[in-house]
Amino acid sequence: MLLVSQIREDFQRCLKGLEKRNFPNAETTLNKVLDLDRARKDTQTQRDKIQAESNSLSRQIGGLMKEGKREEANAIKEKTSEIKGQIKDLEEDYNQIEISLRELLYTIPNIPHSSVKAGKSAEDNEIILEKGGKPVLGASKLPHWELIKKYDIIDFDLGAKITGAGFPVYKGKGARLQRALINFFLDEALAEGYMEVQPPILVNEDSGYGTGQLPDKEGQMYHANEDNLYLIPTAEVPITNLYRDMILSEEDFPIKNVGYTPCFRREAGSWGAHVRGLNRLHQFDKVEIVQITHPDRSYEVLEDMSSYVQGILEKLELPYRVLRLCGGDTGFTSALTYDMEVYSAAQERWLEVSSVSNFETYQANRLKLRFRGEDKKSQLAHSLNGSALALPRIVASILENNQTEDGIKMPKVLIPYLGFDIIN
RNA sequence: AGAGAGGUGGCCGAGUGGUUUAAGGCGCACGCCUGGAAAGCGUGUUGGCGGCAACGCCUCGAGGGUUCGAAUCCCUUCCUCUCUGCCA
Repeated sequence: MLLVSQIREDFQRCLKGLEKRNFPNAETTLNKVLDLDRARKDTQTQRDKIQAESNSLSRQIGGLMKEGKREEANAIKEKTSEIKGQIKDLEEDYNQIEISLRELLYTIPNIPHSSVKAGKSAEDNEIILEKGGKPVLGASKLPHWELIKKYDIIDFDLGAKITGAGFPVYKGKGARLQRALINFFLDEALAEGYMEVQPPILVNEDSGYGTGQLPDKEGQMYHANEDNLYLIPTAEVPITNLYRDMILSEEDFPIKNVGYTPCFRREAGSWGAHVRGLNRLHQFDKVEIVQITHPDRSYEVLEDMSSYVQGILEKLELPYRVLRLCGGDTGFTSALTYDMEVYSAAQERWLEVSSVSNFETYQANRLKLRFRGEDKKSQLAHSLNGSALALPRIVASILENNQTEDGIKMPKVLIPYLGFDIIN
């Protein structure tokens, strides 16, 4: 969430930023934050004053009791009982104000970076780069949902039987392709200096709040009721939360983690056209990169992460483009997001395969993720993450783009991982 | 899952209702001393919030409660260890 100090000291920038996102009633909302914060301070000042008085009286009673001056002590006791009610009232006021303030802040998204253009939807995103030629396929080209049946490598019906729609079963060379991609992505990240982690794929409520999935996207996560745990929608959640409630030292930077996990998304209400086959699933595999950085370096790091992801796409020989998301399409918690899309030649569509974002202090504030700099003072770090990469749409485009009459040719870079070079 | 024991600052560790306003030690930082170092001595050392400041409030796993006053008593909850059970 945003810092109140950000809103107070940089009101105009916050306001303009929210307007870029088409956030309704931005000015009223920001002013309400400032009002609540002022009320919070006033109430605290009053509460502290009375609390101090009460503490002092209690200490006096302690002293008198020790000296055996029971009557004097009892006289003071009466005074303190009066104050007690006042403290309780002020305490309740304070808590109420704090809750209202926090709940209000939860509803306000991150302020977009200055390079982010105003816009309402995906149509307003800027294409900043396009690379690789689109393959030309013959008239017999098939979309991936046909190809997977033809070669019997991914089975949606079986998945539906044992679990439900959107939970495919990968079989034979399909399963091996998954495993190869995961290993390839992890090895690439290791070579880039990321440390591999294997986090739990269920997380508690605190972690959900830490990275901002809660309360914003409650309905999008599967919830294990009995134990109040959430299935992760992305490895961003457990990996970033590793650093929750921490004060790092500056030498710890840069923190670079990579992890492979399955991801689970309920995708409530988002089914329809364009989501056939692998385009949208309830369970999918993803390798995620996360960095925690010094605020001065986070945008440099964002560019590094973006070009790193582009490098993988080039190695896989997939045509791709990079978008800078507009205000309206940028995720709630992000200040700047690049989306990478690969071209899927049979569907003749661009498919999003990665999203690389800088959250600045938005997550760090909730996470209480700080570091101590040269001046020994603690300040919030910046957090970033990106998919590197999400598997299903990569698989879709590999299958579609590389189909030939003899079968589906595998990208060269994967052959050592696969142990075969064609699916036929 | 059952029984028992625990959770105190960067770390170890004392602490069963009132100078604990968290002892003592280790570590770390700074200063004195020294030719330099070690030792010794001194000072400082959780985090958050409020206040121009002096200073104040909160913080002993977390959340409630009892009390004029809680690290200490009560309730709830999370976690760790030991034993038993179950199990890849």
